[in-house]
Amino acid sequence: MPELPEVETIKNDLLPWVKGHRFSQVAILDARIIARGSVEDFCQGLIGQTVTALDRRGKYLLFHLSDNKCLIIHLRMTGVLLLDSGNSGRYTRAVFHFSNGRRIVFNDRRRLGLMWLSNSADPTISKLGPEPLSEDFTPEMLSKRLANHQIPIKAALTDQSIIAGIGNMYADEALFGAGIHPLKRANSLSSTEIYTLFRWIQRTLQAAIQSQGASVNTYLRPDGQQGTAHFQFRVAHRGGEPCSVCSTPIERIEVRGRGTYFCPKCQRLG
DNA sequence: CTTGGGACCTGGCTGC
DNA sequence: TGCAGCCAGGTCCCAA
Repeated sequence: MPELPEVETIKNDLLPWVKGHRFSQVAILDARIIARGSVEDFCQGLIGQTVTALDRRGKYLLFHLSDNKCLIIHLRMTGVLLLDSGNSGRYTRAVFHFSNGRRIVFNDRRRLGLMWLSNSADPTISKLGPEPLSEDFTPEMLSKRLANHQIPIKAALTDQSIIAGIGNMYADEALFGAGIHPLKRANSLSSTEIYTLFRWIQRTLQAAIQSQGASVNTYLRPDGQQGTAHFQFRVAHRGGEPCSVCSTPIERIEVRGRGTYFCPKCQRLG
């Protein structure tokens, strides 16, 4: 399930293969993958365009094009982008051919992934909260953005309009590192807790990027390799296992309909 | 405005 | 061995 570190890894891996190269052909095998506009307009708008830059915003991948338009891709749960994959598989939804002979295959088992052609001021992208690893993201900014929300902190961290890029796994990991209970109200954190959480958000995401993402489900890097970030997980998907700090069994609860893992001793509510 | 719940999607797992 | 039913979670939509 691609979150910020996974999309960042994909961006870094794809960059040398697409930057400066031209889309020569585009095949859409499942029309549902196109979120806006027609399949025909999508293909026509892409063919002949050169990729001038590759970027990431939250969990979105942005291919900047020579006509100042932008190809936006979201992989959702099970989407993968594979370089030079062999034959199109059962789950192939789209294939991008480039002028250098390379191709990118978009596979997606659950058909939740989406893409569309936009300009640089896309409404979906502009609604996103700040990038947690950017230089202007500060504990003060985090505090301000949490201030008018009394939802559980776990839900606030995965709300893309509050902070961009954090999903279910990394929210659990950051909260464990900071020793904060996932059900604690977002606007009830002390300034010390805010600062600690800020540090752990950055540390967790940076460590996961170093490990090229977490392959807990179907995530693969464009060359087909797995990431290794999940080996460092201390609570995510570790229900019942002993806490690495205090040996208390990791608990699983549901927060806003999402599986949430935490240590009931290291992360107290009261 | 915020909040919470449901919908979407489908392979894999569990239990009978 | 077959199969029903549940689970995974990112995002959108709608009602309160």
